[in-house]
Amino acid sequence: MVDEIDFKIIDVLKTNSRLSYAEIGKQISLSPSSVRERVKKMEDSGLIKGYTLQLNQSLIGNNLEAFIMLKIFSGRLKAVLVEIESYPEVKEAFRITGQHNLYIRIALKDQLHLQQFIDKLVNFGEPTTHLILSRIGEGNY
Amino acid sequence: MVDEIDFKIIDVLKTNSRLSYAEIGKQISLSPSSVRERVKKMEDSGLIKGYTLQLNQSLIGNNLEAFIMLKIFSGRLKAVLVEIESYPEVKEAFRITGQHNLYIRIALKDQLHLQQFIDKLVNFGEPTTHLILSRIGEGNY
DNA sequence: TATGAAAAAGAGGCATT
DNA sequence: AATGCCTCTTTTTCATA
Repeated sequence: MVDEIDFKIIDVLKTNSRLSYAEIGKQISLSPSSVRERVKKMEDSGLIKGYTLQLNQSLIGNNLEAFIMLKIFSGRLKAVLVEIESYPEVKEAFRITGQHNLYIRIALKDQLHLQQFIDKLVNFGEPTTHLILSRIGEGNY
Repeated sequence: MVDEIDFKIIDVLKTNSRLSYAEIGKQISLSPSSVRERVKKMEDSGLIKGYTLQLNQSLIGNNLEAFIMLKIFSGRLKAVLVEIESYPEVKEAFRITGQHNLYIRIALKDQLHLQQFIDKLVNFGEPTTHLILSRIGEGNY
């Protein structure tokens, strides 16, 4: 259903999802029409969920990145799930297995902002915080 | 340096980074030329680091998502940083503060694949694994 | 900065192989 | 599936407000 050509297209879109079909085709030696057809198919099948952008958070004043793992208090799961969706600081969140139930990655202005964020979370569970020192590689979405 | 109009453009690109300047302009009532000018400026300044795509991992046979926190053995940091970049399973990796030094998010075929992946990591440190049960929201990149 | 105009490039639809 | 062709839209550049 998905062949190597599709993966080549994905690899190109991974590096820059705004490229034209013509440009993608140039890089993998395929006509723009064919590239388009394959991309549309991957979109329709749901393989490609969407296209997004990567921001440099520090250039908009968010100098602190961190993730928090939350051991949620009994009965507070639904409440915290709703709450988390409304926080603009949250960049990514998962339910997870293990001692903690929730992983939340955040971008924050400074340590005070982090403190305030944690203060909000302690109503829902017991947080363990890890600061992000640096990113490694670019990822393989 | 970055005003509300820029953030409006970012918000639109966040939902779909492949939209044309014309379409973005329509959504925020700005001419295509102006949208383009602002986007280029944000690209040049480094605020917009790039454009990427989101894949449905389960549709390409990766039914298991997890993250591993690694407590790296003394003197093995550099080796593991290089190693990790070469693993196609790795979707995201950070150096972090706390008991563990490294956070690695991965997409895997199945439990056997996870086991094999952990077997590779134990050469470099002590791993703690958390399976991802589900994602919450879409994130605010 | 924002806009409008004009040329060049690309998208989208369709018929052919 | 892939390609070429056609029409329409979008991008890109540039002059102007």
